Amino acid sequence: MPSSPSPRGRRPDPAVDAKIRSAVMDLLLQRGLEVTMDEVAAHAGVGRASVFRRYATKRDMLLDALAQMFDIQIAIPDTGSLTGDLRQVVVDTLAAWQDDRVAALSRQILGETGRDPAVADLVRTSMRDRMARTWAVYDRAIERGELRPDSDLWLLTDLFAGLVAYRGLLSLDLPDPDEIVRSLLYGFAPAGR
Amino acid sequence: MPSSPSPRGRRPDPAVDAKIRSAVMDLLLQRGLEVTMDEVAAHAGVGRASVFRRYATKRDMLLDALAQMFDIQIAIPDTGSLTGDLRQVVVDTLAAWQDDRVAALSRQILGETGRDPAVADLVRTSMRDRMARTWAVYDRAIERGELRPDSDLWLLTDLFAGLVAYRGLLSLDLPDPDEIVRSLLYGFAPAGR
DNA sequence: AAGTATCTGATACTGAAAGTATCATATATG
DNA sequence: CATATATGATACTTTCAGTATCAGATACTT
Repeated sequence: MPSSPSPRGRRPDPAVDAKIRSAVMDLLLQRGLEVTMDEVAAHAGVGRASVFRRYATKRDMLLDALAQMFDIQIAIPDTGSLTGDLRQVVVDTLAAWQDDRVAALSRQILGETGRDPAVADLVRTSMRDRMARTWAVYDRAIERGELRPDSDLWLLTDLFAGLVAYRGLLSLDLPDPDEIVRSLLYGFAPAGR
Repeated sequence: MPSSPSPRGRRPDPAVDAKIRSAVMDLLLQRGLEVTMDEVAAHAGVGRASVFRRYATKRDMLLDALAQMFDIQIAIPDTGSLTGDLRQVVVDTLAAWQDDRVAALSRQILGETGRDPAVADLVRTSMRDRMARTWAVYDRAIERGELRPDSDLWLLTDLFAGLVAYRGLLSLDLPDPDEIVRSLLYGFAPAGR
């Protein structure tokens, strides 16, 4: 089958695409998910109809923007020890939540997962991808004997992600990175078991 | 100052109060937070105005309903060991999330937390109260030497609450209760540290 | 008993915002 | 040149929260 049925009339203007995309990103960071389509069009300097020609619904527009946002690479630490690597991940994550705008938007996105399964899908997939990319850290740790080989790594990562999400959503302070790492690796029972 | 300035006209009908309250609870479980005020009035068999006379905004109405929901007592286990007590808490919590309607509503409430600070306040306060009520479990455990005396108990409880909230929001399966308890108490490092 | 304030259900109105429709104009294919 | 689609502008439709008004009911005050 022919891949391009040869488009007939005037082609969509890529400049308009770009203007809309960047307006959405801008407004998302400025004012969170509660943005009106008129605002987007106005901020992009573009006709309202052109926005709706690209996205059938506001939800589609936001999903596209969120997918972009999650599509940023994350650094994989290699400090030589699991404690060091984990600490790095924790510190980086906590640092991101320090930015008020990032924190506010993260809260809203997490919140949206509770109402829209498609957002939940997006977040779930993105988080899993991201975490799977740090698997190297755990592989090395198991080789070095710093991690039980039978560890449920998803549980490990989700305990941390969950803590951040939960406290973030409720605007509770996050504890010291070392405290977190220690709890995850050694638990709350007294030393020596 | 006089406590009651003596109300003049017709008094609000307690029966109407009750009908509205129960209609809200009903609809919340049936259809989640996305309920219209007309539906509430209709389902309660009550005039629309009577709803707005009691709650200035829909938000107020929902906050009142949520406060009621959180105001249910939770059993405090005392099995004789921290492992047993914790396991009980975990099992009970996971059981609640098994009910699809409870899960869906919990997701939505957690989600609302990301958009409305008042909801976040309510949830935070309720969760803290509830968890503080289980403090006895940890006091006993510390006495028995099953828990480090310097433990950050909020971190312990929030690691668990966070895991449930995070996986619940994203509709991910929760692990085996024993697995959770073991991770919290002993961590992911190999035995013997 | 009279007077007045407030509740009650019913109904209509206002305003915001998503989504649809239409139009004149611009730009691309054939 | 003919046709098809994009563009911005503008107006319309629908849904829903919140407001306003009304006639009738109820309870307090004098």
